Amino acid sequence: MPLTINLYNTLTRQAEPFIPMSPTHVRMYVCGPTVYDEAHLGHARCYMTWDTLYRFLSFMGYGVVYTRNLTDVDDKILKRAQENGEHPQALAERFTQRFHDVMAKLNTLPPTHEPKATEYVPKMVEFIQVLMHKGFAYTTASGTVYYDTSRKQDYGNLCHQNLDDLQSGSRVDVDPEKQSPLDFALWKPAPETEPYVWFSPWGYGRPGWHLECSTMSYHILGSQLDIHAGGMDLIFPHHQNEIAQTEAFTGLSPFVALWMHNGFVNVSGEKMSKSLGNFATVASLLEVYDANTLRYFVLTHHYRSPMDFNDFALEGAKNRISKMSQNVKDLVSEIGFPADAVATACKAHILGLINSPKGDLKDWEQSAVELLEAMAEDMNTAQALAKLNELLSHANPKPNQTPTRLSFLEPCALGAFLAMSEMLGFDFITPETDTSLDILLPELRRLAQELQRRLEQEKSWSMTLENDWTPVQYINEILQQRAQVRADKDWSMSDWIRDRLAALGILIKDRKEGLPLWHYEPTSITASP
RNA sequence: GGCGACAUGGCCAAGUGGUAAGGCAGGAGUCUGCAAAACUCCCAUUCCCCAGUUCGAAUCUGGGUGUCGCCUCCA
Repeated sequence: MPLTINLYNTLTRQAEPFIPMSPTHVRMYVCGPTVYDEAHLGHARCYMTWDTLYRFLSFMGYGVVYTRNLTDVDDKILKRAQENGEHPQALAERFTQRFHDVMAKLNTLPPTHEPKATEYVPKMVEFIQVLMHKGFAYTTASGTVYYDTSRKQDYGNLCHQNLDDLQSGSRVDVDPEKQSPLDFALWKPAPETEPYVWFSPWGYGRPGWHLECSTMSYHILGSQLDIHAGGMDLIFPHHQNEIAQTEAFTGLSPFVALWMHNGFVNVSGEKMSKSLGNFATVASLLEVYDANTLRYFVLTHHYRSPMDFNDFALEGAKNRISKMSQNVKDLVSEIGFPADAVATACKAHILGLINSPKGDLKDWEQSAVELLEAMAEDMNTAQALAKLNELLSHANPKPNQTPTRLSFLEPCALGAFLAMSEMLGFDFITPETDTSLDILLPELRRLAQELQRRLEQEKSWSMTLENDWTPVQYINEILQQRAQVRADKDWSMSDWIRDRLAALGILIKDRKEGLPLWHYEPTSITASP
């Protein structure tokens, strides 16, 4: 029996077993951004969350058709473009590019499909025509087409409000042309002379926002979806309206089997908003915290809970990731074969363990299985991270200070850790590019020459240097010489070398045998002595 | 007014009936020339308050207090 995946459904307000219509063709739709400004932390949380679900389902063997749209026509885009004095399309394309950059840096996987609203306007017009034909929409004197919410008895089923409560709670200025304050625009008229207008049977205009997702999901994924996800704020009215439109259009119900919504991000206890000025863009965050840190921070919270963002909270994630990265680098270097190969080999092994009796499993195998079980319980990523930490711990040799440390390494535990961390969206494998070390080349050469002089003067040792060495070659030679110095018990020169390297950001760890492990931390660079 | 969520150690945060995960910070030790890492151990008799149900509650029920979200464009 395969692992049952339970996911919380906003529609029924309970966790339900995930049973897609087709395991090889899981229809998953996520509401993408409106591209009129920089992506902020809220976007990061949202798309990292659904990226993690996508990765998990894929890991478990499902073929997921992950569709995430781009809203590139919208009042906000038009307004901003007008303020900037640029064409809305130029603005949308610019921020689409920015969005893609930032999502890539956050290590989120590209969706299978990423439709743009502007590419589907003719299809939206057809969609409206069908709704008109079926009597679910009406036109007004101004040329607006409205959806008639009174036609669907279950309108309000997703947000769990009845029509009367929704109407009485309505705080928006009601367009007198609307038959009900709840009715929403499918088509908004606009002068032909404006940029970004399309012709329709109701004259020139633009499609309504809610209609965009209904049309695109229908054309790409079909009449009924397995999963539709987005931020909690979209439950009403956006997703409620999508249900109304699509079900009216197709005549099929339910439009979506599983509605999933992520919680919001608060900043120091307050809602993050532009008016409060506590707005953190992803780009600015990435200057201080790396993708792994942001991912760790996000995943320590349950995806449906509100998440408070502040520097203190992120510090813990940053410290943890830093330790994990170092630990992984050390272990990979000690084990001595490619990390991605180990990870791939272990992935299949773990999947094969899911239904094994717990008693038969090794510690690290049990941690890996429990990690998957945690993910299967409504994406309990916090619990999954606890298991991920366990895995890394199992990968480290337990016996202390043994001359045969290597024999106590658990390469499989490390492989499982790497496979699991990739599944959760971390990247501990991609090495720093050599180019990041290139800026150190002059400093390293100078240090090597200085060392060469000192060795000759103080110890009458000769040290060979080549002018065309790479930074890594210099480092290795310096460490080689330091090993000699240490064998000579010249601790002061040994420490001098270590300090000089540390000043360049190259931190070393001595071992019982062989050259020390080292890693490069650009942020730790201080003024060179 | 309606709907809903949450309150767990110095900090972040899982856990929804069986006796408090994990991380950060902190402390002690092993190891080590030292440093760093790794490893070992310690760090909530207690889960906002009160009452109740139960053999048993952080978990269920009732009441109270506090915080927050949605009902309007928002991820």
